[in-house]
This record gives sequence, structure tokens and C-alpha cells, in this order.
Amino acid sequence: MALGWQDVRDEALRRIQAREWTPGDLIPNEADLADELGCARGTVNRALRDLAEAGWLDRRRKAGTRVRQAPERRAQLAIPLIRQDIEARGQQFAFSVTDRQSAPLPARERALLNLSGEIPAQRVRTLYLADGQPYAFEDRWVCLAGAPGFDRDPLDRLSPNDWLVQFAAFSRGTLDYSAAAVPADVAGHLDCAAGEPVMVLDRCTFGPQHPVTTVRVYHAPGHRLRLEI
Amino acid sequence: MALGWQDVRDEALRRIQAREWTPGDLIPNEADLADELGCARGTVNRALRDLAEAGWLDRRRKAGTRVRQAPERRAQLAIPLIRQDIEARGQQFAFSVTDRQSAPLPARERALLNLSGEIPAQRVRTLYLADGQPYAFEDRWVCLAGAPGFDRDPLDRLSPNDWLVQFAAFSRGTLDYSAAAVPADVAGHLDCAAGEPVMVLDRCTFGPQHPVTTVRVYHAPGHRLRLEI
DNA sequence: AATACTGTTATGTCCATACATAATAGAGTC
DNA sequence: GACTCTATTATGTATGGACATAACAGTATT
Repeated sequence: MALGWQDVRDEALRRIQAREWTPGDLIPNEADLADELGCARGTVNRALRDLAEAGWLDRRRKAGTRVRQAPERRAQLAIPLIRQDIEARGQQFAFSVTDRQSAPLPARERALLNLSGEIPAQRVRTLYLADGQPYAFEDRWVCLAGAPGFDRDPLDRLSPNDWLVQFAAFSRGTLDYSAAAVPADVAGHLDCAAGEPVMVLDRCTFGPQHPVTTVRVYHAPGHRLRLEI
Repeated sequence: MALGWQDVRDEALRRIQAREWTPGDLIPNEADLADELGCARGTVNRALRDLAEAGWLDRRRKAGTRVRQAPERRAQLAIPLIRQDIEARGQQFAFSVTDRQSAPLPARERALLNLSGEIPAQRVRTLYLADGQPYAFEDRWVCLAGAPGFDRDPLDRLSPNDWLVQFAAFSRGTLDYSAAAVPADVAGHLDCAAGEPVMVLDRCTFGPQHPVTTVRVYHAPGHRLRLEI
């Protein structure tokens, strides 16, 4: 019957939400709680660590554990992989590379990726389709040092997105969402009026050694980014 | 001397990124790894669990641990608290309630919060300012059952957002970002042209017992939502 | 008063062990 | 072959004990 750490977490969360432990409060220490609830300290530790990670508690050695004033909750966003997004909605995925050229990385992209000098790169612009309807249009620069072989792949089976996921190791990156009016040249691909408001994603990806790619994705009108807490 | 779980995690991540363990691969089991690295199985477990949470590994009882094909990385987004956002940028926070009325919850909002029947609620529309410049305009419905006392607060010191954070327990919710053209009545408050593209956030908040509030936030043009991995 | 040292304390982590649980693989049955 | 039952196995978790570490508080020193 012994208490699991999830039980302990639920009980602690209950006390926080029921305001038995109010924001700013110092809560009993692990040993006492373990004693009170009848489990080992390790179990309480696991439970409270989990609540701290979720933003409910603030823990500091010696200072003890206290309830956060404003529970700094964090939402998790599964990083969008366009193909998966489309397939998850039961739609047919397709893409078409509209143009592709090799050239040194331009200044704007160099700045985004913290690079300087002449960087061999390739630009690919791709339209993604869901059930034949435009889903997103991406304008991507790929650093060949961070994605060796990318320029030699015909990109007929794998989309640029999928190719990079599969062959380029990556360790960190940034995602930057904003709203913008569709530029005229993109509007044609997305099959909408120029100037319509759409979600734009600017993304940079870095591998363990080299920067890999930076991309601007124009989502089709109506796209929503959904997060749950 | 003794390996910490972070050391084990780093070593495992190194092997994944160096492709010593390739996607789809079954990696050695915990006991063997512990043996090889010279630490207890618990330590390996902690490390691998961490990598699984971060999306690098896939673990299943008996089936073992394997490297994710496409590391389903998750980005964390600190839930936006407008006042903190503004103050974090070193700007002066201010707000003004433009109008406020008590009325039963309309149909659209009832649907969003999974409610039916006649629900006592209050509507508040608020303009948020950073250094005197419009930052966001919110149109909020608050369920009085989930936020008792809200309708009696003059909202002169605390903004609706801050009031709810401080006095209404909440346990879960949804965030829904999209791009939209600013409606004419909002454009006046945000000091921009009607029809300009802006980020819109639709948010629902639920307490442990009752739904609490649903809100639509129109961010000022140029607003960016930044996530890091 | 300012500084340096020294306990004390609560959390952080490790270990060895034990048992629980989910999922697979194989044996046996129809 | 399709099904059921039964090991087997890798991960999940609980325990008690131990020590590490950060941070605070009080004491001693200058």
C-alpha cells in the first residue's frame, strides 16, 4: 500500500491549491513530511522536485521549500515537425521544392547563426501541402558544414525538414513566432491574398559543432499554435 | 571520483549526438551501463529518465531504451504574465480598464470553458502599457464561481491578470496563438491601423473545481513569442 | 562595524537492495 | 494458425543509510 511519489505530489499539490500552504509559505521539510505521510525521504524528495520543476515550488538548500508567489507555470510545446503535424490530423502530406541555389550565407542569416566570414550554404524554398492544400511555405538556408551532404540530396523523397531531422545532429535552437502580412511572392504559393495576416516562425538550429540551418516559415492563414498546461 | 547522474546523462547524450547510438538503436540496459560506467543503477536510471523527458530517448518496460528517430524535442514556454514580461524588459508597467460589465457568460465563452446554463460572469477589457506605449489589449470573461470576489475588486491596484494570478487557484489551461487582423475597435486602443497583422492569444484557465476565465489578448504589432530549446 | 570562521540545517545525490509492473517471448492448447 | 497461459526481462519505484553541498546564523577576530 506504501505511498508512491505521485501520491505525495498529489497531496502536496492539493495543499497548495487548497491554500493550506499559501504562496510564500515555507512548507515542512522533507524529513518531517516523510514522517507525517509515512514514507521515505527519497519519495518526498522526488515528489517535491517534480512540483518544483512544474513551477509550483521554489527549493533552496538550507533555506527550505516554499510555495511560489505566482506559480511560474511552463507550457510545453512539441517542436513542430511539419510532416508529423499534417499526418497527425489525418491529412496527406506532400511538399514541393520551388527553388534551390548554392551561395554563401547572406549577412542577415550569418547574424542569426552567429557566424562571420564566407560560409558555404544552400538556400531552399519549399511549399508544404496538406491534402493538396497549401499548409506552409518555408524559406531555408542550410550551412553545409553543419549538414554535410545536404546539397547532394535531390530532396525528392525527403523534405528539407525531414532530411535535416534524419541526418543532421542538432542540440539546441531558437523558435520565434510572430504575426506578419504575407509578402506578395509567398501569397501566390499559399494561395491567399497578399497582405493577409499569418503566423511566421523564424527558427535557428545549432548542432553540437556547427550551426545547421535557419528558416522562416510562413504558415497558411488560420494556423493556430496550441499549448496545454 | 564518483560519477554523478549528470555525468552519465552527458556521456549518453554524447553517444547519441556522436551517433555511437543511432536512432532506432536499442541501447545497453541500465544494469550493464551502470557496470560499465562504474555507478549504481539508480544513477543511470536518473540520467536516462532525464534524457527521455527531454525527448532524446524512448523507454519502455521490458522493451528497453532506444534512441528516438526524430528526437521529439519540446520547447518550454514560460507562461506569459504580461506585467512580468514588461518589467523583465526594464519597462514601466501600467494598465487601464476600459470597460467592465456583469452579465451571464455568452455562448462562445461557455463553449470554450465547457459550461452550459446560465453562468454569472463579468467581462473586463483592459489595455496594458509598457513605458506608456500600448503593449496588449485583452478582452476577458471571468466566471465568478471560479474567482469569488473578482467583481467586488475595483481593479485599481492589481490588473485583472495579476488579480487572478494572486487570488484564483488554477490547475490547468490552454493557450492558443494565432495571427489576425486587428479589429477596428481594438486598433484604436493599440494605436495602430485597423487590419494590421498581430499575434492573438486565446486562453482558457480552469481551477481545480471551476473554470475560471477565458481571454483573448491582442498583442501590439511586432510582438514576438520566443522559445528556446 | 566589518570581516572571517564555524557550526547547523535542508536539500541534493549516491548506493545497495528489494519488489512492482509492463511487455515481450515462448510454451502449451484448441 | 489463433488463442491462452506463463516465464522472463528491463524499467519503475520504495527504502534506509550515507555523505556532499549550499546557505544561513551566530561567533570570534580585526
